[in-house]
Amino acid sequence: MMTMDRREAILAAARATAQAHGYGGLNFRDLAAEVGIKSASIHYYFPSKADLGAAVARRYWEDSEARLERLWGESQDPAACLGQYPSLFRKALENENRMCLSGFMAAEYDDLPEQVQAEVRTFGDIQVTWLAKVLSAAEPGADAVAVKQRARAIFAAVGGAQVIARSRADIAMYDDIIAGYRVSGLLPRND
Amino acid sequence: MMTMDRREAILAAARATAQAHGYGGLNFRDLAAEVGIKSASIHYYFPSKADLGAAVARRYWEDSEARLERLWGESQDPAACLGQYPSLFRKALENENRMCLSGFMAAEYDDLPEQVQAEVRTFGDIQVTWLAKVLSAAEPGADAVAVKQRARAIFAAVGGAQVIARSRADIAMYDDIIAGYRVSGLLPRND
DNA sequence: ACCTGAACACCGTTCAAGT
DNA sequence: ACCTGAACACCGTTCAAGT
Repeated sequence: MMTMDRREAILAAARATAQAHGYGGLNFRDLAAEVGIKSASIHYYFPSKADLGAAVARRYWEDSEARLERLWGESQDPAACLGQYPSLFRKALENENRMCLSGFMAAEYDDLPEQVQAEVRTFGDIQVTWLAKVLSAAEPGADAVAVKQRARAIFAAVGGAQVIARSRADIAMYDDIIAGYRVSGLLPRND
Repeated sequence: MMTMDRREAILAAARATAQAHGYGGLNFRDLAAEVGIKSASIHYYFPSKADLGAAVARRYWEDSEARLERLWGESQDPAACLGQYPSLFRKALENENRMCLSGFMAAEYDDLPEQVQAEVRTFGDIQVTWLAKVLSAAEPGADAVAVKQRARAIFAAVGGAQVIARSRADIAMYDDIIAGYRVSGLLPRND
């Protein structure tokens, strides 16, 4: 384990918890115990739960964006990128049946502080923008509106597959649903 | 408003709350206030929160099943049924940006009492079974495994569209994503 | 700069008591 | 049969105060 300052340790622990229990499931006492301080001390780093939630969600989309850009940068191959895309969401399930932080927070949306909501929206924007870029590269002449619609459809569908599979704690079901998207044509087939 | 006995009133209020705030967002005090009794009185009808949650989730899938069977019974027309299916999930969004109870509870899954988890699974089973029945009617010779895969894919994708649209409080986005499913072939086109 | 004790508000549950 | 006040144990959050 690499060295982490306390703020980073809190962020990492909070993220793991939020991916399993949502924003509502985040609590300072358990978090503090994990990090080895008292719950009140967390407020030194994050004044309120809203600040912590926003910081966690922001770091989450920053990491996701970096992963997506690395994936694109490695190959510049649209088919390979679209083929790999569902595996990014699969990783959360592999990690003790966790889910996409923003997927969970999208459900909790109405109960989130405004700052956290903004980060959740940014996560979605990044996913859709990246998918649209890749889809455009695959079909250079395609209509921009149609591409964005397709990008949103893929993002929503992959997120939905994750939630359903999570509720069965069944990664095979996730793979099956993704395979269904390929068969139906929502995702390109990878032969 | 039709007459409702108290138990039904509690169930209805709990359902509306759970569709907006999840199982975690349910609490006896607010619920009691809505119904016009004290929180302790709810325990007369539902011994524990787990019992209430399970009763709400069960009633939810019972109602959903009845709606699906009515839809199928009216036309026996697979294309019409598949065309209408997304509108059932749209209704929750129309109702003050609520979402499918089971979609929310699928996210909360790890924090649910076992009895509630069982009802959430039943909801999913009913959706997939109904979709498989309709898809089979549309393509009488189709392979049962492929049909079930397709049914799961549709269920997951429509649920995902609902969560994404909810996080933007934007029904037009829901319609757009569903349209994207039709264009890509996941859902049949309705011309 | 970093941490904490203590108070506060809230929640699910119980139970004896009311009508 | 149905309802309630009051109490209990517990938990997340806050903030003034410590070093």
